[in-house]
Amino acid sequence: MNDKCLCKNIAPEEIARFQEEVPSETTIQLLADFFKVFGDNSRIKILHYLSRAELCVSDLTALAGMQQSAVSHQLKLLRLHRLVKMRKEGVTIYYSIDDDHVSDVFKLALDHITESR
Amino acid sequence: MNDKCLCKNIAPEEIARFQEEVPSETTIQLLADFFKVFGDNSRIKILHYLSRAELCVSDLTALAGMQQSAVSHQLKLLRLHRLVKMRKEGVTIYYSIDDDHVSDVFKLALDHITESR
DNA sequence: ATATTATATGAATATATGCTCATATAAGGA
DNA sequence: TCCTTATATGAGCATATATTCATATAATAT
Repeated sequence: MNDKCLCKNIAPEEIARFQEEVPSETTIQLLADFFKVFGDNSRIKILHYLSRAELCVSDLTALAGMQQSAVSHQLKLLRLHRLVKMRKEGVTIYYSIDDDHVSDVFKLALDHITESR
Repeated sequence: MNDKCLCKNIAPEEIARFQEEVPSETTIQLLADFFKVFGDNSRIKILHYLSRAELCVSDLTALAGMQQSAVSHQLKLLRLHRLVKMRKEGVTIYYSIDDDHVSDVFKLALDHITESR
C-alpha cells in the first residue's frame, strides 16, 4: 500500500533527515497544548475581558455569563498555562493577563478570520 | 450569591458597556475554531512538514507516522479552514500551506513555550 | 475490461473535555 | 462562634473529536 507509493517528493532515505528539521515530539505536544487553551469560547472570552482590565472572579462570571464554577475551572487551566496570574485581596481574587504574546496571538488570528471573509 | 457580590471592579451599570468592547459571539466562535485547528498534535505535525515543502498525502503519511486515512481526514479539516491548499497531478494530490499567518502563529507560540521553560 | 495505486469518506469507537452540581475552603462580619 | 460571601474543587455527565476500519472514488497501466 503506502510502501509501494512511487510518487514521493522525498526519497525514503531522506525521510529521516527531513524529520530532524521538525520540532521534537515534546515540542509538538507543547505547541498543541498551547493552542488548545485558546480553542474554547469561554476561555477566549475570559482572556478578552482580562486583556482590558484586572478583574475578579465575580466580575468575569457576570461578564461572560457563565457559572462561577465554570469560570474557576477555566481560570485554573489558564493559570497552569501561565497565561493569567492572580492576586489575592482578602477573600477576593483578581486575575490579569500574564503573557505578552496573548494580544499578538489574537491579532494574528483575527487577521486570518477576517481575511478569509 | 453572585448578585450579592460587592467586590466588583465594574459597577453593574457598566457591565453592558464593557461587554460591547468585546468581539461578537460569532467572532469569538471563529477565533476559538481557528485555534482548535492548531490544538492537535497531528495537525501541528502536518502543518510543520508542509511549511517546509509541498508534499503529497503519501509523503505526509510516511513523515508523520500516521495512517493514510487519518492524514486525509485532517487535511480536509485544514482545507476547510483555508490553512492548506491542494493541487492535483494525475492521481497524486499535493498539499501546501495557504496562509501567510501560519508561520507567524507558530513563532509566537514557540516564544511562549520556550519562555516559560 | 481488470487490476493497481492514491486519496477520500462514512460509521463506529474510544478518549478528551467543558459544564453542572454539590460541596469544600477560607476570609470577614454580626 | 456562627453566618455569609468569594472562590476552588471533585465527581458525574454530555458532547466533541481523533483514530481506525472498511469501503468508495478516480486515475493509470496492463
